[in-house]
Amino acid sequence: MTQKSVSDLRVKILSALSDPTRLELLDFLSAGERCVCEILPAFQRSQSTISKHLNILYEADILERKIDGKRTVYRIKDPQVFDLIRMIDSIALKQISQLAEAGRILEISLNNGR
Amino acid sequence: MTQKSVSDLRVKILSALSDPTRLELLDFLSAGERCVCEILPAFQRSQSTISKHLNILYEADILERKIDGKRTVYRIKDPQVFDLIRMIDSIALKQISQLAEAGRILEISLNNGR
DNA sequence: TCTAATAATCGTTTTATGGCGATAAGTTTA
DNA sequence: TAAACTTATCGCCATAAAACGATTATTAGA
Repeated sequence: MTQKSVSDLRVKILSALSDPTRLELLDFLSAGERCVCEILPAFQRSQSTISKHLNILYEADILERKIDGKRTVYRIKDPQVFDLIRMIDSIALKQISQLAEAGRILEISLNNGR
Repeated sequence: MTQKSVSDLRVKILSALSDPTRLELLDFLSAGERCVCEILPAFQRSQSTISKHLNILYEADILERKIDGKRTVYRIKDPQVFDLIRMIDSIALKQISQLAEAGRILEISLNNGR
C-alpha cells in the first residue's frame, strides 16, 4: 500500500498549480467542463503538451475526467482550488502594492535630493 | 523597468511553496524569527542547500531577513501564507478521506464477492 | 591582527520539468 | 472494414531545479 501523507499531497497540489499554463487551464475550465478538443484551440501548445498538463492536474486530484465516446471531458473536481488561487492573488497584490509604495518613497527622496 | 504581473507573482509564490523542505522551513519559522545558525541544526541538509532554500522564499517575498552582526535572521513576512497552507491541507485532507471512502466501498464489494 | 564563526555564492553533478513530433489506441462514421 | 477523429503515451532534447562541497566575504572575539 502506498501511504499518502498530507505533506506529500500538499507538495503535489502546489507543484501542479505552479505552472502558468496549468493555471490558465483551470481558469478556462472554471466556466464548466470541456473536452480536450475544445481546450486545444484556446491554447498555443501542442496536443501532447496540453494532454500532459491536464494529466498532471488530474493526478493531483484537481481535475476529474470522463470518457464520452471518442472524447475526454475534463472538469474541476474541487472548486476550493479557486479560493486558493484567490488567496494567492491577494498575497501577490499586497506584494505589488508594497513595491509601488517603495517606489513612491524612492521617488520622493529623489525629488528631495534635486 | 521589470514589470511584474499578478500571474507572474502567483507562479513565483506557488513555486516557492512547492517543495517539502521549504514548507518545513515555513513551519519552523512559524514559531518566530530565527537566524540561519538556529535553522541549520533542525534540518538534515547542507548549509548551502538551506541557504538557497531560504533565498528562494526571500525572493518570493514570503520571508524577510535582517543582518544582525555576523548572523542573518529570517522571519515570515506575511502570515497569510499560513492561511494558504491551511487551505491546501483542507483540500488534501478531503482527497485522503475520499480515498479512504473509496477503499471502504472496494472492501465491501470484495466482501460481497467472497 | 589572527582566528573562529556565520552565511552567501560558485562550480559541478544529478534529477525533474516542459516542450515537441511521432506513434499508438480507442471510437465513430462512411 | 477503412478512414477520420480524438486523446494518451513514447522518445527525445533543452532548460531548470536540487543537492553537495569548496570558496569567499564579513563580523566578533581573543
